[in-house]
Amino acid sequence: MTTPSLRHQIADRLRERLLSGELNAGARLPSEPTLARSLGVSRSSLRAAIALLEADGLLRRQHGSGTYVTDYPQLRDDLSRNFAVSEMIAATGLQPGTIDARTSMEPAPPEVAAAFDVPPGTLLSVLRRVRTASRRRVVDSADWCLEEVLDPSELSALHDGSIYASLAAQGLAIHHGVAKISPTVADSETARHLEVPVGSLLLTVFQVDSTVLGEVVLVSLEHYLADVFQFSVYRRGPGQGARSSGE
Amino acid sequence: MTTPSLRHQIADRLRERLLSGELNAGARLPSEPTLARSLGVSRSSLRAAIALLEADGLLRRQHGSGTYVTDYPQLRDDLSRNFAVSEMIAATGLQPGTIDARTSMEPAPPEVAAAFDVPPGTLLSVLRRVRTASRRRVVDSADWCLEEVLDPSELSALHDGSIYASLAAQGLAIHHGVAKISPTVADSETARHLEVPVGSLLLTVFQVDSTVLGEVVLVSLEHYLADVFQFSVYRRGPGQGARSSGE
DNA sequence: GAGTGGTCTAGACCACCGT
DNA sequence: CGGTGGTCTAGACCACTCC
Repeated sequence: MTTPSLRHQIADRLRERLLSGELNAGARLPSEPTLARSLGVSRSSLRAAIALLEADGLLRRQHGSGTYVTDYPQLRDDLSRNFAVSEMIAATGLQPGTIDARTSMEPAPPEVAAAFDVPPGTLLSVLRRVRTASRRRVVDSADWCLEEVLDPSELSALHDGSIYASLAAQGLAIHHGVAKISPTVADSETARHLEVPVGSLLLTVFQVDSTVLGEVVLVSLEHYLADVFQFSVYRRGPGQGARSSGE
Repeated sequence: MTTPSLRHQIADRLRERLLSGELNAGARLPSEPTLARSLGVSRSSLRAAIALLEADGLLRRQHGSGTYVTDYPQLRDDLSRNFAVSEMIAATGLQPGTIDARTSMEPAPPEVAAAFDVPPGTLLSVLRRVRTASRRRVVDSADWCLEEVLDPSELSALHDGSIYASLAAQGLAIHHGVAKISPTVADSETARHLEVPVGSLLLTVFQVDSTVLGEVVLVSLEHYLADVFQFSVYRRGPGQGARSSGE
């Protein structure tokens, strides 16, 4: 176990103090030089830690005035942060589950083949599942990956778990994904899987997941029941924007 | 005009070199000490600049190996970056326009009142518009704000423009917004505005925009025609995530 | 003007990747 | 092993806010 960097240790200490209520919402933190001295670290390291907490939305810095404890709750249903379907379900406060899991080798549909940059019709491993929230069927999903990455028998070994952990174990950790979102209505197959009428409102997410090197590892298509889920996105204001955190 | 910080100047110089093709996709940048020396800046400042470009998705750092030029195109339809409806329309390659703009004072619907933290029914300034993409009606929208911020006559002065610029001019620059996304079908009113059949598929975005202090300034409800728009979201991988950029 | 966060520097050492 | 990016420090000065 490698020891986390100092900034993360500091951030964790501060986070505890924030969440424990020692520092109430709206309260102003001690000044950076003061805090740094009292924690026995350099001001730079403290600032790096504060940057982490600010990125998490726990703190807000105001030039010339101070650093304040934010009083806004975290988004529990933030699309850009919650990756796994089970996390999305858990975020609604319900119990995630899986049923009707089936794996197979199937020819790749055009969009999936395009994402992997292989010829259409190439045989890929597929995992089809219905996800449940407190036993109600709420998400119909399919996951594709290359056979040499996960073959169907490996896929079936993790019906109930997340694919991500299994990929990470192979050194293929998912670094990011791009999700395309569109409103749809249930076709007969999805309607049957979810046990809802044909034409029911769905939110469909087509997602392409890649490693840090940009290699496409996993493609998924998820149909969410519209009346169960709430999706939020945090949008940064006009002007320049950043996607990931720096130092 | 205040001079931008050194990191931004460096970032701009590097960005030019990246976009001009002087450094091809996949190319490795000179090492940090080398680059810093050749630019005549400290390594820290250079790293801060690189962090900005990495956040923009132009560069990718790989510990122990080097810093590389990314070869992935920017998302043009990124929900977390494109704020204004007209930007979303422009991102599809079409010509944005506005018709049927009307302003009024109206009692706040419950969700809007909740966002502003005022009693339901409070009179608010409202701007209702239909947005067009190359003359086709594609978005039906409503924007609410407090009367003391923008009254109806001020609102009507900017039918064709963005509200954001006007708010910024009052010192109420929008810092961030939280959008809730849901699939819907057109009711009779929206169907009439967009000249589509009742029941047409829509993607509805309910957004609350705030200043850096967290004051709610603008609330909007936008109905996008599902078959015209493609929305993408960049999702960071499992593990820790950050929302905004630090140093 | 006093105090706050924001930027920049110079130098050191560490963790990781490749050969 | 050498070279890369990652972390940390100490100190200086700047820009902004508030009294």
